[in-house]
Amino acid sequence: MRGRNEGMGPWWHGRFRGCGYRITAGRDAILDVLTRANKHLSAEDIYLKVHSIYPAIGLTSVYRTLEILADMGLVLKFDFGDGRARYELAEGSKSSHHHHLVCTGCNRVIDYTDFIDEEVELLKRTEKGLSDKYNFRITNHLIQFYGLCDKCAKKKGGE
Amino acid sequence: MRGRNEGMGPWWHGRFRGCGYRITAGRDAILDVLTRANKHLSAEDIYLKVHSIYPAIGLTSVYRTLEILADMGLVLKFDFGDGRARYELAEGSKSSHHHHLVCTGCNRVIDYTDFIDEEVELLKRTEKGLSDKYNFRITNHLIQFYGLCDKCAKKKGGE
DNA sequence: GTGTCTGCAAAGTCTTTGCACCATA
DNA sequence: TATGGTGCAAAGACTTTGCAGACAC
Repeated sequence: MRGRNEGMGPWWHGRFRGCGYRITAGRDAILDVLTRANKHLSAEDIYLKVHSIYPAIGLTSVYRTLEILADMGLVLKFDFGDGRARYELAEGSKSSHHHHLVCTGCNRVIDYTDFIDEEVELLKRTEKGLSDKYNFRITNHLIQFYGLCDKCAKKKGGE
Repeated sequence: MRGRNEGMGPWWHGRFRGCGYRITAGRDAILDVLTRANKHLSAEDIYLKVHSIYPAIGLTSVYRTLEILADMGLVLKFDFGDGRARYELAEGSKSSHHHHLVCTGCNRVIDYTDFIDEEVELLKRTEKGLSDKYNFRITNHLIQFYGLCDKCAKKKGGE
């Protein structure tokens, strides 16, 4: 749906301008990397990838842009427990709705889409209920499962 | 169920010894604080509370004990997006199964138990499915909703 | 031309680590 | 008494902030 209208520039230009932000080469490059990557990247991952196509970028700008994107809801920020945040484009461009399965042994993360329909259905109901009850304007949700992947389970645990 | 057998010492002594850990005054105090508090506390919160009943405690020990407890599964570690981790006793003592509703404006966190039964039922099925498909030994899950509380919604957003 | 954005360096925060001493078992 | 635990201070890691120059609009 998005990203097909190259005649009018990348899809995010409109959103950016609409929020009063300027379009810069660095921001373009960051969005470009995020759009191509269908994985959750750390700020440094993004910095390195962007740096290879736009060497003038600084890590600071990556953080600043990611903060804007997260505020706008274009990017989701995740914590997988290893002390650095991960970012991925909110669904729409390439990614589809998914959740994460995190190995607490090696920090490997698996995106899964199984049961998503049921989850989404329940989440919608829950969101509605919580919104009403607590007067929250819910914008987002997070579901993650934690456990040991097969390799780590063999390493660590007997039983 | 737990915490009633004062004749044999606090409920966690057994678990601790069983894992080869020693019982110390500091650890007792930390567990004590965690047991009383039915809220998610930061390491520093815990440190301060423990310090008032056991002044010899150091922040380092709080972190070290919390890591042990999280590894043992006695304590859950949360990230609400404000850069510091929160800890709460896993269900059993005082707390019941609940999830969190986080205001991205003021970082207020509401524990909710609504829809928990349905959620748990779905989560169980999902866990089973994911375990089988990805060969994960799932030990835990996390559900959080993000949004703006009524105050922050008024402040920030029109619409 | 004006207000925003930028990179660099420095600062900030939370958390972890090194080490000698102490306490539990 | 032997091993694991502790506090303190220092180090470490990620992220944010200050500032002068550059750029978008």
